[in-house]
Amino acid sequence: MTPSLFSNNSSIDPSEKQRPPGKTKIMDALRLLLVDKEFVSITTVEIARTAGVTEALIYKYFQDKRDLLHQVLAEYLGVMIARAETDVRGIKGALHQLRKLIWSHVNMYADNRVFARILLLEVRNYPDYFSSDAYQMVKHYTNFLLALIEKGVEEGSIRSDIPATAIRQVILGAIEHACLPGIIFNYPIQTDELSDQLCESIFNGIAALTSS
Amino acid sequence: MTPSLFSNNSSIDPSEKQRPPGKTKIMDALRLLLVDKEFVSITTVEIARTAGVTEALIYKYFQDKRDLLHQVLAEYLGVMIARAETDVRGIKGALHQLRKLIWSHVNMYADNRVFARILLLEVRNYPDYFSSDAYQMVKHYTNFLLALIEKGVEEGSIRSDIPATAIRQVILGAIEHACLPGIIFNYPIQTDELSDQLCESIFNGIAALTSS
Amino acid sequence: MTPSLFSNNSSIDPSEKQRPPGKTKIMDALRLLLVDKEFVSITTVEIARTAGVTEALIYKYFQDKRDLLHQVLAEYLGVMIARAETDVRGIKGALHQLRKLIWSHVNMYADNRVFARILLLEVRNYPDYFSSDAYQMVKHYTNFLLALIEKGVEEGSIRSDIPATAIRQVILGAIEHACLPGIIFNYPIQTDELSDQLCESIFNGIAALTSS
Amino acid sequence: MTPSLFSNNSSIDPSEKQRPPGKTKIMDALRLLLVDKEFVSITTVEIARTAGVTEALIYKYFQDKRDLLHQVLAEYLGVMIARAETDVRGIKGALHQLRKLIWSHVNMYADNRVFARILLLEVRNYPDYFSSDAYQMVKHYTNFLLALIEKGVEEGSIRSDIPATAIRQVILGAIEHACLPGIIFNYPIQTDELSDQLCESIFNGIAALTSS
DNA sequence: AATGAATGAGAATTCATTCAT
DNA sequence: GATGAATGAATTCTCATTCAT
Repeated sequence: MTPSLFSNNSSIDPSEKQRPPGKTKIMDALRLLLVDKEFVSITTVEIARTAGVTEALIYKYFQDKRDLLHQVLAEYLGVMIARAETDVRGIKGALHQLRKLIWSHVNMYADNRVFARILLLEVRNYPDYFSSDAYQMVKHYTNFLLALIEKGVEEGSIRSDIPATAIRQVILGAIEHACLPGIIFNYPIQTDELSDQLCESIFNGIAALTSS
Repeated sequence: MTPSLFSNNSSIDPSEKQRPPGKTKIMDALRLLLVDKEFVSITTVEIARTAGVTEALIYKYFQDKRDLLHQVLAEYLGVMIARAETDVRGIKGALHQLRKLIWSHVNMYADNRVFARILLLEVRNYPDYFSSDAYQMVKHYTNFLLALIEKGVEEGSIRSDIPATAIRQVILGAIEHACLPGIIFNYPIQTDELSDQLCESIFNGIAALTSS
Repeated sequence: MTPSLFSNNSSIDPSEKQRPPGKTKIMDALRLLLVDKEFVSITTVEIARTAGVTEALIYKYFQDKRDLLHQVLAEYLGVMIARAETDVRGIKGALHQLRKLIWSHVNMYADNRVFARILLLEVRNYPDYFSSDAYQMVKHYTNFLLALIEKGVEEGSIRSDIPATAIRQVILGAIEHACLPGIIFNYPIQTDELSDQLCESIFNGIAALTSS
Repeated sequence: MTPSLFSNNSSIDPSEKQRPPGKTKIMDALRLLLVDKEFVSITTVEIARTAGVTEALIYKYFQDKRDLLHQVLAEYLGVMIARAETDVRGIKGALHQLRKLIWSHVNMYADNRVFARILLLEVRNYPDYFSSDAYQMVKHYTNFLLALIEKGVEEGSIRSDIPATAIRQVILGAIEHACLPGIIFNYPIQTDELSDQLCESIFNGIAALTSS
């Protein structure tokens, strides 16, 4: 984990610019605890104690324990989206951009285990996630990916006989499959290697014949 | 899930032959509940209610809630081991036996989601698993696999320049990787297809040159 | 309050015959505390401490704090209904029976302040009361009253030009008005006097001309 | 409720003349919230939010939450006293003045439910009310009433064989009895009718024979 | 073989209140 | 005159576990 990454305002929401110290401490504390434990077995006392604040403060800034989780996730997603959008700039050709995006995605998981764990394992079971801001940001991200695919289709570098949304599903599924074991069993993810393999198998499947 | 499979004494431990009905009911209840919920969010009241017994009875037969989980797991492992040992009989050649064993392993996961979930997701986090009977059975199974690999090495059908234990690691890791997503996100596992793919990639990696 | 009244099984529900001692203790404790305090300012710790049990036991026998209140109320209602039905027996003429019922009702409030307070002040604000068993019993009681009124109408001793339900409303309203101050400010209710006054004013309003 | 009535300085305490806007906002907010909720279930956050100020400001102007309630009550009492004193002016005969005072009292409750609720239901349970300014004002009011009764006794229009204080008790009790149900169950109070009925029963009881 | 009764420790959450600025 | 930040103590409720019978 690289907490410094988030301690200065890397959130994409400008309204969060000036965050009260207690709120930051609480979010940092949860992130720290998530390194070693599942969310459900982390208690509010623990979070408060780790943050050096009182339990009550958690409820000043967050509706409940899960809202805290969602806000931490949203912060990570802010970074992820910002990076993704930056990372594809200056690259020519949708397929090359896509390759970079996949790399960027895998890299994000590789560098931020806590983020990956929250997104892939912690939030999905509970329905209120799907009405959270975090979920909106996920949709924002996947829309960005979809746009890239559609560009590829227009360019002729991506097959047009498969719906763009299906292609997106394949890409996201493959990334998840590939990263999950490392995330669950906590062993290192070789970003370069893994994303290469992924692209190899994905592209040979989806690339238009001319580009294969 | 095939409850009938386990409702009469399929455990490998012969001392468990004549199981009191209450114990069976409790184990069945936990299995049933694990279809829809994580272990941590299943309560003892729920287990007792589902089993149609009192909570106290759980503590008659099991040291604690996790011990119950371990005994349920052990029961599944008993079946798995028995099958594995039967399945490789009458097959000639270590590599062909290995192929069958991989198929058998995947098939076990495919048919018994609850078992797979317990083994791959529920027990590993908690240290007392590693001193349970269930863990001993897992070791029994992996030893069986190791013996098969060593036989292959002796036969000359498996490379001798990689330690047999490393090969075992590769095999077990690959099976897990392949099955985990289906187990977590609860979609069907195509045993035949999946085990074919697995063998393809594993064998082309580990098989000796003469057999490739 | 006459706790002895309820400590042996005076509940009308025969299924409650053999009540576990802890449950009885808890209900008695709440009744005791309600003598001096409002329900909202009585804590579960207090109830448990007064009952000489642990807080957890409350939740073994009651869904939540309000369910406990409803069950205490239901017990009182059981007594009230039983008494009411007994009290009107052997009396000739619906109007005389009605007079006795009003007396019985006022008497119940006079003797059981806690009951009166629960019924008139504590439960009505919270919507889940209306789906409780206690509320069903209240309806049972008011139906009994309605039947009496209807009998009076048939007999010709009660006016037929006012709907029986409206008459019932008048009666119940008048009783409440008359008793509330005594209940709120905790001064004695003179059952005989008060019920006489009530009947006087009510009957001169509703009695048919022939009987006035 | 007529908030405009109180938003400018209607308090009788001249030292409060120039009230800071925040204080007014807080008192108005509590009054507004009391329309729908009991005092105990109104939180300071709610008050602050409704007032558009911070919670801390409440503690700038009021010792605690109950002190705020007492000050709101005092404000109402100021109006009540001022009106009462005005209302009896220009009326001849203590009994006629008394009749007007009763009307004025009932009218105050009828028009200001929140006031009535605070006075009759919210403050009395808690002992520190009796050392508050508000309580002093209540005593001021009841002294005024007492003086009127004594004047009636001197005039010969009110019986002299019952202590004036007992008569006062009867009057205040009767008013309360009559208004409470409407206040609790929130239905309209017909000032004219109700105060007529009250006077009728009270006067026929207490008036000297010559005046009956 | 099984149960009814009860518990202790801890969970999330709430709320009035304080204080430095 | 007002606020932002933070707190401490309590509150309802949960859950695995025990034990006498």
